[in-house]
Amino acid sequence: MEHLSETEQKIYQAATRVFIHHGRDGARMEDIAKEAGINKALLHYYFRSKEKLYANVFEQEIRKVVMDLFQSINLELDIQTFLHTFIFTYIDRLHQNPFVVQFMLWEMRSPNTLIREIFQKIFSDDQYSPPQKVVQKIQQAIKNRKIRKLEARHLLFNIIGMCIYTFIAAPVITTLFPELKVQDKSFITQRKNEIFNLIWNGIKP
Amino acid sequence: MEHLSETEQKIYQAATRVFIHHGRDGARMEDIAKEAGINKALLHYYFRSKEKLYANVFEQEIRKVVMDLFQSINLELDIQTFLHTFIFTYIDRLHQNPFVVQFMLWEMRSPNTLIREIFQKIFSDDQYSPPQKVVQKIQQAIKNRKIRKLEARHLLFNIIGMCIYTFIAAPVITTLFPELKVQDKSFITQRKNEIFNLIWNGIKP
DNA sequence: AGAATTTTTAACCAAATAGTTAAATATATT
DNA sequence: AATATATTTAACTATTTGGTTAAAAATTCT
Repeated sequence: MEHLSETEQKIYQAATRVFIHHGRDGARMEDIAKEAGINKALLHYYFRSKEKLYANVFEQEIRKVVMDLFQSINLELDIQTFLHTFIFTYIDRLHQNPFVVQFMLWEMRSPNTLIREIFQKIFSDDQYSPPQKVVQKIQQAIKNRKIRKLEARHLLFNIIGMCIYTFIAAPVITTLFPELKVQDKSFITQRKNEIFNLIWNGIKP
Repeated sequence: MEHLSETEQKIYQAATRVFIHHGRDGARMEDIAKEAGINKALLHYYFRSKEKLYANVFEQEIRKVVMDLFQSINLELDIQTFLHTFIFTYIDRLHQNPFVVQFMLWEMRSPNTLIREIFQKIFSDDQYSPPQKVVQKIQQAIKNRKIRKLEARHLLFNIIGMCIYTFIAAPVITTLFPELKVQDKSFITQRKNEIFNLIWNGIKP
């Protein structure tokens, strides 16, 4: 993203927080302005409209989602270490930005063609196609009989589903199991271990 | 729910569709009225306010979520059949009402005390505490050495996470893997099998 | 049949919210 | 120093949206 002025960056960061926490429909331009510590008119001076600001934020956050996946992949590792590294790193990165995935999934529900185009553009960039890389790594491991025969894409969905559930369902888990501290590092560490153990025990030859 | 007039039922059903697809903030009273085929003033005549209508809908939908879990549990089965039945039935029920879980998780994010109270009231009813029943069943199986030692609650989170990911991430899966028909029965059947196989292989002694 | 009550509607109001504007201020350029 | 441009603001406008109302119509009751 090209150089932004300090005010633009403040707006961008405030908008990101408000959009992620409230969704597009729940976000108020007045709230974004207050969060940024500026007059509301400046939002339109720099970004023209709520829709443009939102599209801007959505695109940057999708890039972060892709980067989180990308940074969790190390194709040089053997499959067991690969999956271990992927799960542990991915959950760590989700933990640092726990609301963005749910924001993305929620916004992707709407028949907003702009959002769909942004998403497709970012994920279809061949350099940034982490889901495909993970699927290919799994398929290769199956071919080399390092793991049992299975549908690679479904394994990917299963891994991602378990990892993100931790953060998406945090309010529900907290209500049903108040003794579990979903924000604590120990809970997160246990999640990682339970997920990896289930995965590895479930697919090893 | 006590007897409703035909108009009230039409309003309720329309409101459910609009709230579930758009969320509370994205739902418009005018849209609900149009969907119900009535004048907007009737919404207020019967339900007093958007907030009351929303709370009513949220409560009924949470009851459905609880019922879906409840109907997927059969404690008389051995652990392997229990998990198989739970996963297959739960996914079937999610498939029939694929948007409600994401609606619930999204709305549970907001610091809306009314929503939290509704949720807690429904899930804490001892008769309807499906998550606890699943956890207890798993703990008993561990104790009886029917499955390996693990944290029962985390296994529950893993199962639920994989099942609901199918529907929550449908727009994303469709974009990344267009050849996968996420609405097709064959995809759903494969999801069930892959999830169960991963689970059982991952926890059997 | 007439009265009472309930249901429904078109029209309207009040509040919320995105967006705009004229002017002031700050910064950059000549 | 003067001018041009960029940034910022208070105040405002336009539109959206939840909610209200008076009256008509339908239904129920006596």
